Amino acid sequence: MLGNQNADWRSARKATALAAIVDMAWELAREHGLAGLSLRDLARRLGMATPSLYSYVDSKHALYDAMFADGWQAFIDFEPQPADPTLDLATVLKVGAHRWVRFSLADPVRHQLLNHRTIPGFEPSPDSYAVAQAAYLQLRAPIEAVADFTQADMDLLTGTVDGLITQQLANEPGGKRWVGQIDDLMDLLVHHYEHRRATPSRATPRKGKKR
Amino acid sequence: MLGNQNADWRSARKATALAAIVDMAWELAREHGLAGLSLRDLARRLGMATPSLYSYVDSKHALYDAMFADGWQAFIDFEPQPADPTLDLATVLKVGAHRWVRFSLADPVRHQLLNHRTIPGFEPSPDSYAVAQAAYLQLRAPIEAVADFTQADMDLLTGTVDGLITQQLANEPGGKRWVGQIDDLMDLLVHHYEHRRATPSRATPRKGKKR
DNA sequence: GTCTATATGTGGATAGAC
DNA sequence: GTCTATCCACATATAGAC
Repeated sequence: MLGNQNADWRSARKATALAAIVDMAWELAREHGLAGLSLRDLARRLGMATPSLYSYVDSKHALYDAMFADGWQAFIDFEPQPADPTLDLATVLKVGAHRWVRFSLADPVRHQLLNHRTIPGFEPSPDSYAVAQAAYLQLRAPIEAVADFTQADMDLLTGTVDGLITQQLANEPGGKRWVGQIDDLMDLLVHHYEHRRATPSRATPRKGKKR
Repeated sequence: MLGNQNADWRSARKATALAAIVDMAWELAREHGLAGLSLRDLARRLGMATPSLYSYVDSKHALYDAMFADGWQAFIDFEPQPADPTLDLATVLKVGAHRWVRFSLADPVRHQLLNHRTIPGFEPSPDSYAVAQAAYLQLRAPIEAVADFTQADMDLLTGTVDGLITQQLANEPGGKRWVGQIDDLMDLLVHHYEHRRATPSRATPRKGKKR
């Protein structure tokens, strides 16, 4: 009654069935929200019975985990930015940040799953987290080719850029009120970086503010 | 069997029943996540029957709405920062940002509801949104007392600060790897602001970058 | 207002036949 | 692998007694 018994739903896009499941899961998440994803809906859209999903995914959380890995892999494949030691830092940061912005705005739900802890019990598995780590290293590589960025520099970069993206998505989904300031922010971070380099190591990094 | 028929659960904290409901809802949200909140659980913990909740709240979304207003009101009441025209901008920004950080880290779930769009269908009502607006104006007032901050300045401030907070909560809940850079970030924003003021209006704000 | 009782629709998940 | 059947929990809502 529902679906052809020897259905070819696995040819939906890729070779493996799991990939088709994950693709459809993204589609539904975009429609109903990440938390609004339903395994019943998912199975129905794939033309299969709900329990059949459990042959491929152990639980709903496991599905989120597969989506997590898939999303970070998509970032790795998205407009790769080659490391070029001849570029200046500002250019490298701006190119990287704009790539990150385009990727995030293209799929807010994906951005939510990859960057925030929004699903109550969900924590990525070591395997999936490794993909996220690989994406992070790929993002970092072109920067390290032109500057001695510390971990703190990277954290300030990722935190502030993601903050602008998040505010943009939450408050003005279609616009550029926040992400339009990315270039200014990158110039600020470059200034911060170069200012620190110009000031030779002063033991404790005092700021001389206490009046 | 469940609860005393003439229960005094409304004396749980405040005078009104709705306030007690909202308080308990926060408690449960902290335990099971924001999306994991259940009206059954909520009623059970309050010692009342589930349908009785509907005397106070029209739906689950209406409960989220009440929590949204309650959360922003809590921010308004949290360590209010008086406007003082004699302070310098850097100090004002740092005090305000640290206040914002303390408030957010104290309750990650609250931070999630107030700042991100994480509940699929939820949108704050006009009344609740007005409370959020009041909180925003309160946050902005001490800054305007000492500087001519534009909307773009405010957006850059709120976006980047919230970004550091969000990354902190998502990746290292107990630590300060990201929020520890708040002071540096505030100094950067002050530099940005003063640099622009020092550079007289040059019609179109060109950056002279195109080589 | 609050309760019990009840109903429907949805959701994750499992057992067991084929 | 895939199905039917089933279970339990939850959201939502209504009826009617107290």
